[in-house]
Amino acid sequence: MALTIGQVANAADVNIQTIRYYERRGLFPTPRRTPAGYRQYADEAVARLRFIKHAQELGFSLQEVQELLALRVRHGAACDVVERKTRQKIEVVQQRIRDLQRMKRTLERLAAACTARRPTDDCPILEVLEDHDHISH
Amino acid sequence: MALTIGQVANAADVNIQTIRYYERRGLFPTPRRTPAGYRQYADEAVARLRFIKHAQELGFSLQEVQELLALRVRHGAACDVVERKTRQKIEVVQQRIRDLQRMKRTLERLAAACTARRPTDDCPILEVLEDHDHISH
DNA sequence: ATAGACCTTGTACCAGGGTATATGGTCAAG
DNA sequence: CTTGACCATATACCCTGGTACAAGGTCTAT
Repeated sequence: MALTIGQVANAADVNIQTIRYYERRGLFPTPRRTPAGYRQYADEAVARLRFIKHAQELGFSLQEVQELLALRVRHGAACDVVERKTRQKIEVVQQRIRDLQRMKRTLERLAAACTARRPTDDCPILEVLEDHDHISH
Repeated sequence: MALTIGQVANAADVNIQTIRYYERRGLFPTPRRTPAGYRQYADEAVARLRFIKHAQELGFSLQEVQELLALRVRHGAACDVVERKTRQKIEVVQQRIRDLQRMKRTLERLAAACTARRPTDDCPILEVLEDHDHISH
């Protein structure tokens, strides 16, 4: 049931060094060790790695990923804190979605202009993208 | 009408060094120079910088931004190439949006569990996020 | 008991995306 | 005609997120 670091790395398709790096960074809990000092992981570790990688692809920094991972629902006390943090994250994600949608619309307009092949000889993306200038952040 | 590098940097709120760096990287065309060697920019340069910054925030690398900027509608010939690349970018953006929406829903579930005071005691975000494991890329 | 594949720590290096600093030229105002 | 705010190049440094390498311990199979 316990996995070695190599097995975890392999299953999640990341470098062994990366796992140790995450451990140093605090994204990974320090695992139990065998008497010989080998790290021992549960299957959960693989899911955690995949989650980290996935969140990174979505543009979250390791710091942000760490905060995401810290969100857990536990008994009473810290519950409202967690909820507040979670809702903040939702806002961040929502804003990112909006920005990407705007970017997508812009790209679509570009593609459309291209299809219509107006011989507007000198029509750089820049012109099409002009409304990126007044994006709210 | 011609702007100095400092004016451009100021207007787009980036470091002067960054503009020169982009020039070296090929993201910025080499500008005309005054007899004294000062770079001269048109207003367009500011829009270009803002576009770069924005695209970066959306998770595009400078390499990708460069590709985006290279997508220009020129006289006929390259037009379908441009369109194809643009549609590829749209696909990437679309997938990213879908993934973020999934993440958002997950976070919303987490927040809801929190509100309901359903203290799923030892429920790390990983469990909640289980469906991240089989995302298609 | 020895090879080979694994694990350990430590240190060093890499790429991407800048930012800072040193040294010197330019230009407008007083 | 000098001072301050700009510009130029060149070089060095910074942070993030890893990856590689060295020196050595462990474990399994033969």
